[in-house]
Amino acid sequence: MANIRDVAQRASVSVATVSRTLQHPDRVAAKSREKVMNAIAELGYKPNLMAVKFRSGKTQNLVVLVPAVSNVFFARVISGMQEAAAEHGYAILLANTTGNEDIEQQYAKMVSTSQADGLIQLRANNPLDKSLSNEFGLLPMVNACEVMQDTAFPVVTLDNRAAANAMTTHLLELGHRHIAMIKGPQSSPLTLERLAGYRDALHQAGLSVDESLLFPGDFTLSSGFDAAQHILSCSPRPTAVFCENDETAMGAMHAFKVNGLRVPDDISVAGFDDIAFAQYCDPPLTTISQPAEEFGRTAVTLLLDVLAGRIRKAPRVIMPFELIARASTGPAPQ
Amino acid sequence: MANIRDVAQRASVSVATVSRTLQHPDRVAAKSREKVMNAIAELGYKPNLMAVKFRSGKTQNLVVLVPAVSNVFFARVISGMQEAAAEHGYAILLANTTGNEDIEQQYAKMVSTSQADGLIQLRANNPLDKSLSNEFGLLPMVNACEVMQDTAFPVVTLDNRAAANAMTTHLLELGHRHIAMIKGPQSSPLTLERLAGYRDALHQAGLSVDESLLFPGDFTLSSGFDAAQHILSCSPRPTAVFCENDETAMGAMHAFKVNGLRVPDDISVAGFDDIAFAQYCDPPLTTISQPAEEFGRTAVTLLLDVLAGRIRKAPRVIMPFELIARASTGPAPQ
DNA sequence: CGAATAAATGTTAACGGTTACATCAAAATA
DNA sequence: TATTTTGATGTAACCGTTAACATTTATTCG
Repeated sequence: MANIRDVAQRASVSVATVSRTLQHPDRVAAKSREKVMNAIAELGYKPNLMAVKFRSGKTQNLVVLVPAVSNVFFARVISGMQEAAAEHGYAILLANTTGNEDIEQQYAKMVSTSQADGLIQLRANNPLDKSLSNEFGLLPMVNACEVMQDTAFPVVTLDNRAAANAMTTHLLELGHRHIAMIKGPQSSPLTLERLAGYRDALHQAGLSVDESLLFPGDFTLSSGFDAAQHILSCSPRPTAVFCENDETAMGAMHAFKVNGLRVPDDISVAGFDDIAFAQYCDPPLTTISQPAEEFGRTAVTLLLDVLAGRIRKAPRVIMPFELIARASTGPAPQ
Repeated sequence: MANIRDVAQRASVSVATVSRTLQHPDRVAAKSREKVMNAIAELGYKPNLMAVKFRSGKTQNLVVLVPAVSNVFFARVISGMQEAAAEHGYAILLANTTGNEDIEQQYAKMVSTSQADGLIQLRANNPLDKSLSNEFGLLPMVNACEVMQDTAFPVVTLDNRAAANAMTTHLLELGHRHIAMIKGPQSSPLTLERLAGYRDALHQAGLSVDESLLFPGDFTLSSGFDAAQHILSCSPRPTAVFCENDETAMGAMHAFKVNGLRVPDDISVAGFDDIAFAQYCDPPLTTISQPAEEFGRTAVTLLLDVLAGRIRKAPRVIMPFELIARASTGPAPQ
């Protein structure tokens, strides 16, 4: 590959003039500029950006840790990030962590090893966060979607508690009194928040929480399917199920139908996220809509603010949610 | 940030010894090694990998161009890539191109500007391919999933024509004679291949192709929904629809149900890809299963072979497919 | 014990850009 | 014309690491 010295030689100028032609064209005479441009074209010269980044200490890369790129909601968030990053000349290095801490660490290290300028985490992860602080303070990181309660990092999130409360209240208003819940991954703060919202709503309605109606799940279709099987054997059988995401809800809905129940006549099902499939399943899913792409855009913007030193105190950006009532929820059966 | 010279000074050795301690520990005396390791720990030294990569000319990065990360099939392919790449110490730089050629070019340039070692394209794209050849030959690139017919690049693909033939034959065997098809994006070779397979099957059965039964689509749920509306107004109405991917099929199925048709009693629907949702929708979708993760793994392996110069002639790896018959297809109504 | 050999360590030049500073020529001013 | 100012260009140091080569130190053997 031709380098800047080859170009300089061919154009009979110094390397500085070549560099200036590319960086500050106005600081070089028109005829030198032309000679340089010709030489560049003739040699097919492309600056080695690795060298530029090394020299400048800025990589223009952002690492994004995603628990599962196959999660449709995350996929939308990533799209938003990619857009916002591209607008500012940054590239996204995507890490599909699958919850694996080794992978998380491997990619998180890209920041401390100067391969990336900053980090966005789509999942609250305490151990990782701890190891990311050093004597100079915290690494440039933003925590999005699923966030930690007390973190020094900027955060962009949803009021999951309020959203879960709204959905549970929706079910209560439809007359449901036995509302099961299929939770998200154990350790996740997001799960706890949504669970808290569910409890809040029941308490506000003067009802107590039946702990036996809380079922474990992990955001996958199959975990929703499995949890639903357990729900079917409850007695009395719940008349509604609130799932912590849409995949789980669709898995559960399928299990109910396989077992001969009608949704929502026999049992109502509600989800969370409003993925594209939610409005195309049968029946269309009542769910909470989140501005996924906007989440991504905001997270990137926030991180760039951090990198530019434009932020003094870590902000918490709360994105709006909307309850989308579709056909999967209906009045409680008599 | 502490650099290698700081460590050398602190350990009272030369930079070479520090470097050797990290690269070839066996070539340095045990007691020096210990001094160095202590100094590294005390200073919290982390090698600047940007410098390493610049020096070595190897970035250990692979760029992957994906039309849409939100496509569930692609998400699985990406997972496979990430795994295989990580095993070999490579990172994936993911580009969500959304079919935008500027974005494709931007990311593809990362190879020629030494920011990445190689490129994987999940979509056949002739214009891009053309610009990727230079006087030294072709860029290190692998074309996966959707591939060009006559390309000099290694390719990992499916026999889409045979798979579409198999699915169409399946529908023919169920007695269907009016089989509509919802196609993929216009320009895509994959669309043409699957269409060819559909034609083959009809011809083999001694039937002619009714061009009015071919409907445009773009792999999204909504395009399937829209196409289905048109299918409903055909007369006679087709008794089966073969969709070029599962999202399209699910969108179409939803449209049929909204319009009071029963699947498969009134109309059969078949998809392609076997995404997770396919077995959890109602009715579960008959589709073609592709080893998505294996696609990703293979593409990465192939690219690493290219980079290592282990490949003489561009191979075409054909992955196996399987027809998964579920409940969305049934005998043709009388 | 001294020479030959092996092992450990040090010195330094790359890698490909950017940019502060030096230099030089031309234009402007006295 | 001599002097200053301005603009264009060149020289070389620097970013952090690696590794070829030089040098020193330890070990083996005659």
